Amino acid sequence: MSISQLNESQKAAVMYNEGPSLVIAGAGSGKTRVLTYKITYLLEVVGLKPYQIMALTFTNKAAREIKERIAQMVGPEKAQYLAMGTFHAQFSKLLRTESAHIGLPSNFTVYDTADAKNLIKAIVKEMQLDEKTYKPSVVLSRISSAKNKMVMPQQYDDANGRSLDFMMRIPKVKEIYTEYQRRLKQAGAMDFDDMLCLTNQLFIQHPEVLEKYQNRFQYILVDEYQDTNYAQYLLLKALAAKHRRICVVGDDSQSIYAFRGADISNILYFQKQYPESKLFKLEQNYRSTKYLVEAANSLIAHNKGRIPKKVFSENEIGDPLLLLEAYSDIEEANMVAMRIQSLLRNRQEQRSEMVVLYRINAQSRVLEDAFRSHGIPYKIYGGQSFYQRKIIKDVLAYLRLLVNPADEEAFKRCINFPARGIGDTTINKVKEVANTQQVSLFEVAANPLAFNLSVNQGTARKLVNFTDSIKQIAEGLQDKDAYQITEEMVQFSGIRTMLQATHDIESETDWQNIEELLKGIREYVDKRMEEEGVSPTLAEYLTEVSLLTDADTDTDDGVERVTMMTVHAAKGLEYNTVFVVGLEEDLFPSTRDGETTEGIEEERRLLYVAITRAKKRCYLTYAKSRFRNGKTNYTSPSRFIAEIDTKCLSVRGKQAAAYDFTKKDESFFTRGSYTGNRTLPGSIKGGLNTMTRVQVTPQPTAPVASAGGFSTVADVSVGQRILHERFGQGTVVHVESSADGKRIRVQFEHSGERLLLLKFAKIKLL
DNA sequence: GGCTCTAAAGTTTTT
DNA sequence: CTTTAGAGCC
Repeated sequence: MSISQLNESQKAAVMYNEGPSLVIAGAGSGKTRVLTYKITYLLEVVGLKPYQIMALTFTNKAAREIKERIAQMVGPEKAQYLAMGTFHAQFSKLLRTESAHIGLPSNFTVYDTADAKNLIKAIVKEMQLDEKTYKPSVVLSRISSAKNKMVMPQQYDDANGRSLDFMMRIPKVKEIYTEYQRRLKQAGAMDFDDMLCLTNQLFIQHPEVLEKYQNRFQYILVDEYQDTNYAQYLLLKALAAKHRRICVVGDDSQSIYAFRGADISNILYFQKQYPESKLFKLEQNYRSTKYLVEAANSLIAHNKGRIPKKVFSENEIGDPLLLLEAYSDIEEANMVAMRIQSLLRNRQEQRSEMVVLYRINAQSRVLEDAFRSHGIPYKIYGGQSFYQRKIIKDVLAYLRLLVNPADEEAFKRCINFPARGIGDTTINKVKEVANTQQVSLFEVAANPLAFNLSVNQGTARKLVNFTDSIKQIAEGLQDKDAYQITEEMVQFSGIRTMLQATHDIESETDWQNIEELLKGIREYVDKRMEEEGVSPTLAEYLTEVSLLTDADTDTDDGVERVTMMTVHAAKGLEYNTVFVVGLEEDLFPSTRDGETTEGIEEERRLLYVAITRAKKRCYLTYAKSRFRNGKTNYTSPSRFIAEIDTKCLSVRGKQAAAYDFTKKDESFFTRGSYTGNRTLPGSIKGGLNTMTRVQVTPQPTAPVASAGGFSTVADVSVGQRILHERFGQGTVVHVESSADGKRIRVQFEHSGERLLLLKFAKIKLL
């Protein structure tokens, strides 16, 4: 490992490992590099084992990238044992192993936001509350913010957020919250917030479990610490309490998730929390030109209460930001398209190095139109992901039901899809009995007589037929892999017949999507099989899918494309050329956040993030009128434009003033200044390789593995000590024959008990 | 119980 | 403008 590639402050941050440390990493200051080297250093110099290191990131993508880079330095066989991933992914894994302690089955399912809202909606209805007042999204956000603060239903009182409910005229949130939790439990399910919340509860109620993980994780690293919430803070506090070896990396200027419960005070008060902690500041920006860094600095200077730091660049001076004004959103989009074409024509830039950033997804539409008519290939991140599509959710609901029949939301989705004559009336009856008896809907539906369900014989038969077929497919879970099960299920459920019977375009695309899903599952299964010699369970697959984000799926069809996404989605990324569009009041900053100073500060940080994505060029645009919610509104330019140092901002070809970067190079503004805004030649239409929306295909995200002295073996016997390339050391406790050859059960020291197929398992005999 | 038509409402940002 | 939800009809 060549630590000489680091600068002094980076080096210091990497090499200090005796106690807690806070690394304040300015934008583009090589934060990922520090994390990568630090983990490598811990492995190679400090001598920690991979599984003793927990590294938490904000996105799956970040985890994967860092892991890959570490793998390049220490080899994949070590890198893959690292406990690395998002908070949610890591702690859901932990909860699956420890689920017995918290009264949940290990096959619990994860409710996504849509499931959670549906459940809330059902509860509101059952409680006979006004559905207009108690909007599921509002209630869920109240519950979510309570959970982020670790406030359980019993503690949910005036001091803990309930007074706000009264102000909002939704006083019954507490009751809904209580019932919501009961129903989740009844369904053997948890929502996103529970993954953190329940882990905290587990640690509080079972100190011995906490201790186990405290002992295991000798070192904890956290990326993007500025975006952690209180529940995450508590988890880290608990886990690090024993060794106090925790390193958090972040940038208070890039905290943009307060709306989701992120608490910037976590990073601001870290030093008070750990008085013995060391502070490291990474202030040199290696990414951007001087103009870009100065522009970003001048903007963020308007925020109060920041951790003092001075981000600077030793790169080229570059060009000032260019501000462009348009009459309408349509003209704005065309201006961006023309700028892009001009950059391409002049060979200044390639498409893959350009990105258009906007505040809200809805802004992408006009841009898409413009790009299409100009023949610019593009791709969009965000919006509806593959797994959110109705048909895919329906298919996944069946899979969930197979894994966990108690899953209420999955049950409600499946029971009458495809239509089998079981309507709302029946479902409500089933639900009522289930709730009074405190059992799952599935159980009631499977035994209508035993539960005295007041339905006629025909309906009872339909219910039992349905549950029977689910049970029957579920029997296959033992010896079939996720792919086979899904295929069988699509057939058995009647989904396939239903789609193929109708010959409209919708059914056609639905079927294509299902095939796409099947393909994704096949790849996921094969990959895991190849790497671990063990077929992943359906439950594992489902958890993985539920935690996937759009940012995690990246299709590469070889066509170079300009990228479009929200500013939030761009966090952590970099491009040569960045367009930030829609810099208008009530859009950026958004209406909702425009009312409070904290809101404005968050929006300002958001723009800071946007500008600092750029390596070479940044364009800021706004329109004087914008079409929104079916109406054209007149808009005024964002207040943030005026906050950027005029010396860094060029308006329509005229630079406002020369900028003195403290010395020398007087010639810098004679070059690189922008020419006027002349209209570019007409659009090139048709014939080019344009595309509307990149089809997001499911992508297995299992880590890349490779062998290192591991191989498959012909035979083993019970009691044999083995070393598995992923799971580490273990003892064979059982050997049996199956259709796929011999199957062995191994008790691993650090990975629990696993079932492996002998012909695939890459192991060493000890 | 299922389908179709009409009306209303909605647009941050995401694990 | 688009999408979803509800009412009413078959």
